[in-house]
Amino acid sequence: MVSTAHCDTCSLHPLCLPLGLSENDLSKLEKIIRRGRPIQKGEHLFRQGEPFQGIFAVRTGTLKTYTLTNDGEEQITGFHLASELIGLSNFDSDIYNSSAKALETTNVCEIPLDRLDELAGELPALRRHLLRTMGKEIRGDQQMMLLLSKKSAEERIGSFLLNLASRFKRRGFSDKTFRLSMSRADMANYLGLAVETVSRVFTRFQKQGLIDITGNAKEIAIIDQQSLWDLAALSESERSELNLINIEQR
Amino acid sequence: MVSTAHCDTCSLHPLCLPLGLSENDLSKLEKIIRRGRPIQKGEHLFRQGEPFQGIFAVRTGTLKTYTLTNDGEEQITGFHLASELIGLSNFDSDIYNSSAKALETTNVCEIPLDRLDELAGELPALRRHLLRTMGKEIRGDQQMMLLLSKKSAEERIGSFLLNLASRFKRRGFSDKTFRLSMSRADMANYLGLAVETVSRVFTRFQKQGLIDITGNAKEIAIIDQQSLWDLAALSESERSELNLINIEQR
DNA sequence: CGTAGACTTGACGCCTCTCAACGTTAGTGG
DNA sequence: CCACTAACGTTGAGAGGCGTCAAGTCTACG
Repeated sequence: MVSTAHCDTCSLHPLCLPLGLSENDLSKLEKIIRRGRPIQKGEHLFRQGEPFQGIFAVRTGTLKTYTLTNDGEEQITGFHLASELIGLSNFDSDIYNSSAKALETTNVCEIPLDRLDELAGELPALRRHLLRTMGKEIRGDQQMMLLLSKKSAEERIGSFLLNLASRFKRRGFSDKTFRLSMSRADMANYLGLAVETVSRVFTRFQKQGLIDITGNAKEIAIIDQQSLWDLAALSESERSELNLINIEQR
Repeated sequence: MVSTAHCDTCSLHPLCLPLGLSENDLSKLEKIIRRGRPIQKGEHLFRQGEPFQGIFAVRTGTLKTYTLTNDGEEQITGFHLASELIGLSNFDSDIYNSSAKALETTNVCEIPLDRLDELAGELPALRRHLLRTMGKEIRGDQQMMLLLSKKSAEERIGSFLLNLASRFKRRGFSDKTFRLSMSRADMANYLGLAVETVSRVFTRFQKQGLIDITGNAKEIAIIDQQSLWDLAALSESERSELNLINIEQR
């Protein structure tokens, strides 16, 4: 049920944790990595409050991570595709402070915490990669803060779709056609919108010929990527053209 | 102009980077830390795009960090008090991807990147502390995402004030009376609100007897901390009491 | 084939933004 | 020491985007 990994033959090698490691270092890393059984859709990889034992790398599938607010509501903190690391935000605690749930059948590699710590001392490349990855996550979260605090519903959803597209592209998939493994409710939660708003913006985008959504509302095709880019990045300034004075004052 | 540090006599010792280091380890850390001249209000510690040479610990004063959006607008990513580390989100890059500006006269300790990397290999405690600190930052950002995506203006400002209060308390200052070193515009920017909204909420809080603001609008006194807590954490559920059905569906 | 959950669509109202004007503070130079 | 001014902060009026509520449609699964 649990087997050691073979990073050298894994197709995610160039994106994942082993990035930048020598062959010798890599074999050390492989020894501590464990692969468990697949996680089914809806199953938890870990739950908020459980002891923090290790971080995970997604091999196939998609997960969402989320925390619970004081009111018991769910706040989604991220969607995680193949090769992405989960659990990095837990280093300051001995329990998981978020939950991770599979959005479809998913395989992960587990990297036990204690072994990782030792290895980080031995391998400078691994250590730097860890810090880099966490730095990237902080920057991503800050981009998200920007999105949530300054962008309109259309800009948020446009950015979200383009972000997904570019992540799929990096993984060798099409950035024009892909499957949205999360529900509308999950998107809305993540983007700080109401489900109804997400739905409305999707249909608006479709009417404008920016995207195309097939039958089950899961498959999406990006038709006019350029317009989406313009909309996601620049409609703030478009709006600003109407009140230049106000902008210049800031 | 540049002198080495003396962490052992620094009052921030128990909060800052040296946390958990032995005396021997500490002296190694001290050797690489540099103190420069004070930074005046409005001056930059570093600017977005400059080469990433090191991280900083705040000794006295306050800084804000911010990034520039596509439109050239400023997005504030955080306010930093004494003992807090700045620059951690840059590990994946060779340039600073944000700017840091002093909100008042400020002193910092600089930790050069290359030396820090070496030392992180030698000292497991330092290594773990770094990871922990970054983990904490990620969690903080995720709390911020929650605030921005789900909370009302009153909740945001209430949370913000309580957050500041608790950080002051940890540093041995009063959590009842303190100085807001940032402008209303900075607060508004950080919290994703308009300046006018911030101003209005402040006066509303004052009328309700929650806070008191003296003359220059910088000094604030927390009068009714409990009510602020209730408001910041629970007004979501207060509002929910009016439409219970909807909550239960989620 | 039927039901539950996911998604869509429409009507309505409120919170917050925008715009505009005014008051206040701090820093400058006469 | 005071007048002047620019930056900062406050207050009010109006408008619009998005959330809420409600009802209907579609899809998946037993």
